[in-house]
Amino acid sequence: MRDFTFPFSEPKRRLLEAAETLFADRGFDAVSVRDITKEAGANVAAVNYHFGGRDGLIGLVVLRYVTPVNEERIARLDAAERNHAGKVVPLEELIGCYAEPLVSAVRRSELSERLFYKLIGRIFSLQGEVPAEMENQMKQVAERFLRALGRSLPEVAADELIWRFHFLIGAMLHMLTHQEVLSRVTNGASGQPAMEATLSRFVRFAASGLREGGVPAHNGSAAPSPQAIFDF
Amino acid sequence: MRDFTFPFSEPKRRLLEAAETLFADRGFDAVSVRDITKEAGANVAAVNYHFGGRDGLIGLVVLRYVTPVNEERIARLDAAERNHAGKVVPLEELIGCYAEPLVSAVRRSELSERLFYKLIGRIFSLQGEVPAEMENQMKQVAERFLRALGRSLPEVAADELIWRFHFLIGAMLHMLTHQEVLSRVTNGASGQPAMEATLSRFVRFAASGLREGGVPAHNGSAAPSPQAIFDF
DNA sequence: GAACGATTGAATCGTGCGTTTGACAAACGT
DNA sequence: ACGTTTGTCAAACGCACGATTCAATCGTTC
Repeated sequence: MRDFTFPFSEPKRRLLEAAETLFADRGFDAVSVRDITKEAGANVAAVNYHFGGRDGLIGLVVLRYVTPVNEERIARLDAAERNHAGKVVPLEELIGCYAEPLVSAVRRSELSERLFYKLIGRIFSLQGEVPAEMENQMKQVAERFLRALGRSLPEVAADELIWRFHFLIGAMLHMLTHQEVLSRVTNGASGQPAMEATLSRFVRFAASGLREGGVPAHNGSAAPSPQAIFDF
Repeated sequence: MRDFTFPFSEPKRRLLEAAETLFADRGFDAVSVRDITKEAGANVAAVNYHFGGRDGLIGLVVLRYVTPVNEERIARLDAAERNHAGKVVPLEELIGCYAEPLVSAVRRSELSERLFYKLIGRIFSLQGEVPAEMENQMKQVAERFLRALGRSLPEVAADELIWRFHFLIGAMLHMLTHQEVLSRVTNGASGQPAMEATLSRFVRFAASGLREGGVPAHNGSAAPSPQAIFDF
């Protein structure tokens, strides 16, 4: 794992933290350098001095979050394949290897849970120009997981699997970025271990979708059924 | 169905078309009034004169696309429930009622297929301030479909169903906005009726995800063999 | 304590934005 | 024929942006 702790000076740290907070709940495009420096109590020139400009700051934020997630994805996939030496890895476990690092990374961050998930979602939703290193990472990780998924789902054609994996990613990102929309609906005033429960729901949903037509699924325990009021 | 044909003058029409084209492949935030008027060969003031400003133009574009889709969704759901009078509507059909209007609307548009899907995806991904009428529409449609889904999946708890529907929406929007990413992967040089095929893949994926655990599929393969492995 | 690189701060630059203005001309109603 | 409406246009407005400049300040090291 690469080291992404802070070799940064205190003002630089505050700039980065302010930037991440603002990026998280407004989106990259909607946050100006002036917003960031004001929030951090720094001068307008500080971002250019410390990060070489707005783009440099964004690139740093992106890599700081993307890299550990992708590395943990690979590490967990390696471990899973080692544990099931030779035999295929259960589908739910593969999906967990892909999705869980997104939420386990929250502990490395100083952002609140809510903001962290939004930021992660925004970062992984980026399509327009983004550091080339991120593109490479995403591509490699996707290939690794597609191969593993293919081994666990030998009856699914390769191109069909690509599409289903695509759907999985869409559902996952939507879950992250729009989590708050539903969190008040589903748990209302209840406890906040929302993400673990949501992730578990997602894994079951995605596994079932991935193995469409084929057989096996596990049968989870029933959930409570509160009143439903929608808000999309 | 409301009438969204053109009561517009020719220059106004060209502005709207230019705006839709540019919004589609750059996103709403990344397109300026000047971009639009330049593309349409009009004066900078034209947008303000004809649409009351940039926001008015965006609002018009949004409603012009959202409203017919939502109306067709409801109409198709009504028809489906009428056809299966009393009995539950098959899950795949419900999902079709929700997703197909997105792609059938392409025929009403003058945009290319590729741009149309991107625009539709961008519109339905909007979360920040958007015409209140769109919010109401989305909410009503979601409620209708959630009720119908609940009837077709009585064994799924209400809040669980909300989440699964949420995942479905994420997968669907991702399919629309990132279609081109995969189109070259999957069909390469083959034929281009890609969207129908993709939509069919999506419906099967989503149906399988929605009924996770249960097995009432009408493609009717074997029974579930519960195996609880994963544990977060 | 002088010298020096590393930071900071206030002011400013050039650019692009959405919008407004006012002049002007064609089209229309009477 | 004339006044009004409708549409177009070049120009300009005020504003916010990212970036840069350059002097002032700080912390360290001789």
